[in-house]
Amino acid sequence: MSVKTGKRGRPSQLSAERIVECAKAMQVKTGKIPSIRALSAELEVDPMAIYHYFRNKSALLEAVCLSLIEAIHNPQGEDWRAEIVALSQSYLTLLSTHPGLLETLLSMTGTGPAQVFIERYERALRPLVLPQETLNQSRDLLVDYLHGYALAMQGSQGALTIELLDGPLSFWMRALEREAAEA
Amino acid sequence: MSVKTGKRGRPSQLSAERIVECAKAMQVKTGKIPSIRALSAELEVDPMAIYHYFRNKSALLEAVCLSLIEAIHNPQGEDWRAEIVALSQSYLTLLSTHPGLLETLLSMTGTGPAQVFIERYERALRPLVLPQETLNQSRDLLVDYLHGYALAMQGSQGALTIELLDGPLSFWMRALEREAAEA
DNA sequence: TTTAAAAACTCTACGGCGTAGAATAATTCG
DNA sequence: CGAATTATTCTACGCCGTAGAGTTTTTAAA
Repeated sequence: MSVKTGKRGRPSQLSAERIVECAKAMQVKTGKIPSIRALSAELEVDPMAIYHYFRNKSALLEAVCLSLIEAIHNPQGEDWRAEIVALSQSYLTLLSTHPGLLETLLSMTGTGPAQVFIERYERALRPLVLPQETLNQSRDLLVDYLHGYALAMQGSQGALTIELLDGPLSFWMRALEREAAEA
Repeated sequence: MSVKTGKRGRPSQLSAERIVECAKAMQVKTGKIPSIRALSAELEVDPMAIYHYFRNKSALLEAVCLSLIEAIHNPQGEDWRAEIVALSQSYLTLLSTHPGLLETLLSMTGTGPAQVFIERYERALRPLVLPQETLNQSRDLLVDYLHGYALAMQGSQGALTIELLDGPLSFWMRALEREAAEA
């Protein structure tokens, strides 16, 4: 945690980044979150060394989550459908590539991936004129749908694919479109 | 597991039902799934006794899930909106009353709560004339939304309520209504 | 009445987990 | 050289699920 960057003291072979990257790599490779012991073995270090950089395992997992944010599509254009599809797909890909992080992600209070998704969702829908309430309702529906589907994907190993997002998502977009047409 | 009901052998103080009921009660009380050790302590029995009735812990949790099915609303009427609301609310209540069972539930292949929800969903929407594809899309959207929201509820301890289901659900129902009007 | 079979349950133990707390190692500054 | 500072390791505790062998309690056959 509080790692001083001054030159005094024993030099470090480890770093928060190295730990996070290693944890991420192991998770992608094995499909599940590594134990602290397995992680430290991979880093060729004592398990307790991890705790010099992270308060506890949960703090480490939050750091992993934060490092994933950059993989979320950042909408810039005015084609809201295309942006929503790209946004949803990138988010779902992220979630399904890193199973087991969902709980951590949802318990994060600050600027986690979920929060970032919501911000970019709102940016993507800027071209649409809609009452705030409708915007909120559709947002909650979409966000929690994605979380739920990601959970289902990790439950039924491999049977579900990212492509199956398309159907429900197009239903959702039609709905939004009609709401906009009415306003 | 394979519990013979014949009269031979030592009589049993335990039963699969008693174990399941106790596990359920402890889970509702503490908000999390009990360990086998804690469960067996409550039952005043050796931990390994549980394994006479269940192959492993996961099988026990599946049994708990099965016992929850009866709490799911069973639509009989023709007012599809009312039925969907009741169905969704009962399902979400179930999920939020029994946190930690979501993963088990989603990994169940046979007739689990999720499967039953889907059957009753289809029954509820019988009055509506809709293409099968639309029916599937909206179903997946709703089911996974509910799972995602349940997960969010258990993540952010107590901050989210069942009432917050109303907004997204009404958006979803408006969408379905418009799809039906168009057909 | 003894005995064997059967069923229900207990005992002991293993290997895993997260992590607390004390000890040690390696560096820099006075 | 010694003291301070930082990084890392060592040892140990209390959880967890559960394998495998042993024990208790019953019924049915000999």
